[in-house]
Amino acid sequence: MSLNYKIQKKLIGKLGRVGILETAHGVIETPAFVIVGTKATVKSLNPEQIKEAGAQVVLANTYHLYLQPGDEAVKKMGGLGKMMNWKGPTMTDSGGFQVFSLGAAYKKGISKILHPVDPSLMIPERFDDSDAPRLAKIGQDGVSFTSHLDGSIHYITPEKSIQIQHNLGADIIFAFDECTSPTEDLKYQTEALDRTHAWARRSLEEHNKLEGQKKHSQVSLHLTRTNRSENPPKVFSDSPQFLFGIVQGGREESLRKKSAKFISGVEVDGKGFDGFGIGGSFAKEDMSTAVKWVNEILPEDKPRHLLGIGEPEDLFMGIENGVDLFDCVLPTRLGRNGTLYTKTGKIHIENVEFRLDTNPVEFDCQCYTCKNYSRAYISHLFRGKEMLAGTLASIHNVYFLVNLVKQIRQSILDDKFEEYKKEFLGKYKTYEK
RNA sequence: GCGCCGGUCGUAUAGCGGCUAUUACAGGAGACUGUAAAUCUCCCACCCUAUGGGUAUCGUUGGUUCGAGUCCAACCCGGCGCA
Repeated sequence: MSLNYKIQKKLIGKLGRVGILETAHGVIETPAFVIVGTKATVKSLNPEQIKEAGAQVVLANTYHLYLQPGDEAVKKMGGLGKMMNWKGPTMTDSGGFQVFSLGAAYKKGISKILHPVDPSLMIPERFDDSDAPRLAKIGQDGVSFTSHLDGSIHYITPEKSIQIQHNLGADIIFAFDECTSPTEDLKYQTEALDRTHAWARRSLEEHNKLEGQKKHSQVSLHLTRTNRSENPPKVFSDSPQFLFGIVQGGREESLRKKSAKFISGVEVDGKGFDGFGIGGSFAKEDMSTAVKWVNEILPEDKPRHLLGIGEPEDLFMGIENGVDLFDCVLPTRLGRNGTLYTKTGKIHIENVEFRLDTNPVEFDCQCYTCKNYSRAYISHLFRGKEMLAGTLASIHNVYFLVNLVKQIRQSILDDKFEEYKKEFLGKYKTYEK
């Protein structure tokens, strides 16, 4: 069984395209902004609110759900989507990002995007900080994690990650990879890439094996059903799952291209990946070139997901360079922390200028928050530390980014991508200082 | 009127003779990109030629001391009790 992805229209002269991706739990119109729900919940939003904000698909996290409540528990509750009452498509990240965030980046203030203000981190040669405290340590064939919840040790291999993801039961799952820090030197990036490639093959192997078993179990379920028709078995977590391989390689052109070739070419028993993730922690200026290098090589007929990326300017960049899926924590994290997206840039709703501002966050925004509440009220909720603050702010931010990608998609269908890009980015002020 | 207790940043506090007056909240601003995040950082007496420098300040005024928010006295204000 292969993942059904159809291209509807291409962006002339660029790598961009508009398409449709079919999963067992519904269709994803691409390009699409995937909403992050790490622990099987989009923080502060219930599924009705996620849907009303326009989100099509939710991405949860393998490592976090493995630790709590445990993948077996999720399976027992009917799988990720059933458990969290999200009826649409779901995805799970493999835990590869935690190799970075709990490893090399642990307690260092380094994150997914390396800002140009801290060039001190871009030292030419990798300093030896293997003694630095970290919760993830890379071993020969997997990663040793120290649980941030109770200090227990867990060794995650590619096979283990895939097994967990099959128990979680998301429609689209990811190969176990190592997200590297942009501060690593070429030697380390090369070693890490070899590791990620070896892990990709092993992930694929395990996935193919488990998918094969699943078909058998579906047949047997079917047989049972004919015998005892009054109690149909739950087949939810037995729906087909599709595996995306992840391209890494840091900022190095040769490594990125090598990775794109390897990941798109690797096969186990004649079967390769159903789609691709593009991973890594970037310096902002490296991102567009890296995406372009990779997407020029990846097969056109399979979907591509730019992992963890999310600012408006990044979405335009990604889409015109052939990205179909984005996911990012920004709308919900910024929302909870009082920052709201507007067409002219981000605002801090707690700032004194909004305290008595009875306008909506944005006049022409169709989200639930903007249709019903004022800036002053939301500012008040944040100042009062009320729970509804994060909810209303997240609803707006999710709507803003999801809708932005939908608008970009429509602009491609209408042959107006360049105009729309120019119009939007002309008004939108990214933060500069 | 007498007695007791107390007056430290907007508020609440720490401080018990030793040099930079603590902490929290409130207030002001910022950060956040496959979520260890409803989190974190900075500012919050005044002045300046502002990655630094200067001057203040613990109700008021005196006093003791090398040195006082801290000890003493008087006064002012508040609370409680007794008349």
